[in-house]
Amino acid sequence: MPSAKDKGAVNNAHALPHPPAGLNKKTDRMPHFPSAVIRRLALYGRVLQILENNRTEKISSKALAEHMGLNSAQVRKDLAYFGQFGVPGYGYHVRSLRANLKRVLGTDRQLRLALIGAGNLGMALMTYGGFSRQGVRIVMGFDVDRRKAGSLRNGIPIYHVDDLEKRLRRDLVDIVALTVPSDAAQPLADRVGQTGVSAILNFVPCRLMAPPGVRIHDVDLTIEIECLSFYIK
Amino acid sequence: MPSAKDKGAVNNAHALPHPPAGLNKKTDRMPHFPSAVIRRLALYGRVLQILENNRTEKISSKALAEHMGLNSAQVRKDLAYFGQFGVPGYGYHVRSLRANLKRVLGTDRQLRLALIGAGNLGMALMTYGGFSRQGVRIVMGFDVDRRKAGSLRNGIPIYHVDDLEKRLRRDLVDIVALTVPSDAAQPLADRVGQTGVSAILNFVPCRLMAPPGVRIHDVDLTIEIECLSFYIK
DNA sequence: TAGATTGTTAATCGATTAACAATC
DNA sequence: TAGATTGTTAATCGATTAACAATC
Repeated sequence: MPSAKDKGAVNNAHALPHPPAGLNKKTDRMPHFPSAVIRRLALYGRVLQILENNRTEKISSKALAEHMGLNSAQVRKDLAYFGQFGVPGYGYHVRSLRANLKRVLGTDRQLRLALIGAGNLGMALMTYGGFSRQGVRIVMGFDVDRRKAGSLRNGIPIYHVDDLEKRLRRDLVDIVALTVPSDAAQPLADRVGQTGVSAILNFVPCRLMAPPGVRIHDVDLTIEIECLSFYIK
Repeated sequence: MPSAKDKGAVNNAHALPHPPAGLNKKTDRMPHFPSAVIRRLALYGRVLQILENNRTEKISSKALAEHMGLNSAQVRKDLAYFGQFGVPGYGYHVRSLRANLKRVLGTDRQLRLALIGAGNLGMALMTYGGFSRQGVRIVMGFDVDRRKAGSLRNGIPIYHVDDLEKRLRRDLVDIVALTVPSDAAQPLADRVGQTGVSAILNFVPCRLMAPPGVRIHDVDLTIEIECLSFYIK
């Protein structure tokens, strides 16, 4: 019997990534939905939006699957996780399916987002229109630069990061997007954890420890680039 | 063009005892590697970089797995896809494993990237330092606005999009990042397909048809937001 | 009704994890 | 040598796909 002694030869530096914190797998009391299914739900939504714009009234799982490059059984199964949205012999009513998916994803209500870090990427996101189309409203930005504090960008107020907790709480922010230098990310994530914010969209290329009750979602361009690099070798 | 068409030969002294797993696919030509494995490779690289900065010389699959929140067998299996990088009874030499992974991913050479669309996101990416750290050099930008053409941004020349094909070919661009309005995306992707560019990093929230020989990689913020929305309901 | 298509169960496929001989 | 840890095969787990009774 291999008595694998847990003997970390690594001196644990503070900057090291870490196993994902907290709730995972089946320890959740909530039913677990594969994250791939959730992502496909969002993608179905995009196809349905186009169909609705085209005045298409109904669609079969087979046709929807073809639009997405999937198997029709997978489409039916994905949708059946969340309800019986189809009609046998008919298919799915585009408009109602779309509305149902919005409800399931929670994109039928508005989310309030704050940006921490008003550098280039942060500023770009403030003027980026794509969020508002998905029901996300950027309600404020933060920066360490006192010259930026007090100004507006695209109508969005920028505050000094000293006021972070106060402002996030007062304006009931749901999501924070982190666009700061790597060193600053973890302390800011910890502070965000004190405020009732539910999720962090992390653009910083480092792994963050999630404060309790906060979901962290990484958007890591450098990792994407590295994957691309492999395939174009 | 990156002439490096060479097989990913294992620079380890040991010969591969077996062809890498995944060979028995429909196309016997190139072995197929799960994209999840490729992504983890990039993430291992990040952990190894930190370890190397900390002067850590060796690491076991178990310790590496813990840093990533994975199973140690998975780490060994992921690495073994591409060669025998470890030493039984010892583990992996951090520096050489990191070098090997860079070679496998192709991040040991410089990639040349052009940005199409010098709007907010495009401009932000031009000043974003994260790419250069991963060996990606942004060599030019394009825009439809003739006032932007001819100018520099962060030392990067911006050309008019009329010159797209000419410039991409002349400067041997490897990757194009698309940060344009949705309507413009597909025609531009088609034009890019004529130039020898190997990959498109698509920031536009719509599904593009890949021109032959071009790999498209979507970075879709609105989909990310919708997934987040589901979990914070 | 006859044809079409759903929701769901069973079969298949692929990816993760456990186990262990090889070996440093 | 004795202990540790690899690479690899076998077992398990989960996700995709096929099949089909239900039903509009």
